[in-house]
Amino acid sequence: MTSRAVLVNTVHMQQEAPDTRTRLLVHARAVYLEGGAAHFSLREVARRAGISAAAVYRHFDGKDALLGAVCEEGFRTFSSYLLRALSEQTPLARLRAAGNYYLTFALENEHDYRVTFMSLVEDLGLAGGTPTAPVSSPTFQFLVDRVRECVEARVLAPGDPNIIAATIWAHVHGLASLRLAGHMRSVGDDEAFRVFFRSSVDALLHGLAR
Amino acid sequence: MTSRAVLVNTVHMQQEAPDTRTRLLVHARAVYLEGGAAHFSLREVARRAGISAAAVYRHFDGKDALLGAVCEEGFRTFSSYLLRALSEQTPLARLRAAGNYYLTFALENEHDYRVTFMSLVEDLGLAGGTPTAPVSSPTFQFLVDRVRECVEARVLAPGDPNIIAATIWAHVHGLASLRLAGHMRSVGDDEAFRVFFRSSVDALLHGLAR
DNA sequence: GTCTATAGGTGGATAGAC
DNA sequence: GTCTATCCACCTATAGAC
Repeated sequence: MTSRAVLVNTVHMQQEAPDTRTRLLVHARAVYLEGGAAHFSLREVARRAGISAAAVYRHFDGKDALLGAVCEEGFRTFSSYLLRALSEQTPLARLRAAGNYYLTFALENEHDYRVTFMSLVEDLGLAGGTPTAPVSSPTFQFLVDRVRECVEARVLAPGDPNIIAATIWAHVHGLASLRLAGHMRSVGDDEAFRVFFRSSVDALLHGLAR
Repeated sequence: MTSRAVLVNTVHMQQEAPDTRTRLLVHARAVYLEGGAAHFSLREVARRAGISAAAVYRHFDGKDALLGAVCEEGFRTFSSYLLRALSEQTPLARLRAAGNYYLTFALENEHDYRVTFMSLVEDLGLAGGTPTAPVSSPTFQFLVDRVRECVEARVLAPGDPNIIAATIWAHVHGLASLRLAGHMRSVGDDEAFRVFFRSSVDALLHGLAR
């Protein structure tokens, strides 16, 4: 219904004060990052933005719409992490890099990761106006493509790229989510965990190679 | 503070009406299973048990203590699933069975699984009186033992059983949790997913075999 | 667009009578 | 032990004045 705001600031080169809708979005993201979706409160967002709770309804259809807008943002961020893997030179290097950037996203955007991949798909859909359908469709396809080129290059054994990709995704997600939940503290700090992560993924890829 | 109630019913062979504390626990579990920890409400539990919210405080120290008692129960249930794997005859069969029962527990006890392995460790600790410390310690040790005997039997390559077990756990958890979150619907129904699960785990074990 | 005021709901926890 | 009554906190959402 209201989607003009984001473009406004790019029209003039001048630095303008962000409009209320944008400010709401910024504070909404902050609230969301601090407490996750469960503790997300429209009133708290309004408080920080310096307006009344009622005024928020002029910019968003309600709490769910506001939260939905924030989630969309997190989803776009996730894609940007994955895409970095394309700068690698070989299919296998791109696949492994995708895994590493996946972990990087999870560690650097805990709440985003938590809501995107650790909550029920249904709880995400009912939020924004954009029907993101199967949450990971576009990004999962990215992984499928990385797998396919590995199969074609004979560095992975033949098989349905979708099935192989699902296996790899589960492994990578399992490591990342257990880490975020606090179940992998014994491994050490994030850097130590990254080392473990890489060797763990390599073990799986070795099993998938033949 | 009050831990006598559970034993009472075993003293007499007679069937007795469960005492209030036990009834609270039963209803608390129901509320918890329906909405998870996030929507867990002391008032709702009292409502179902047919007593006032205030009366609950005679049996538990408050909401967190009540929720904690429920979580402990779920944790014991989880252990009972894993232990079934011991009836298998070979180390490798026991390891694979442990994985399969792990998935069975997750599919049959969604909320329990969700709270035990998909929420922050901290959120669990502050609940009951029992300090369950590293949530999975005893059961993770079970997996470590299954791995160790596989290493000794030469069906897995040499290595630190704790590290290998963590890799396997992550893989199994990744599959289970993505399934519960709804990200693996394309695989089909639960039975189809079990098939995929087994082949996925086997691929990892193959990679860990050498 | 923003405000205040308000309606109506959730929840946790306590005091004091019985 | 259990109740009622109460207090307090939080929340979503709407109505109507400015």
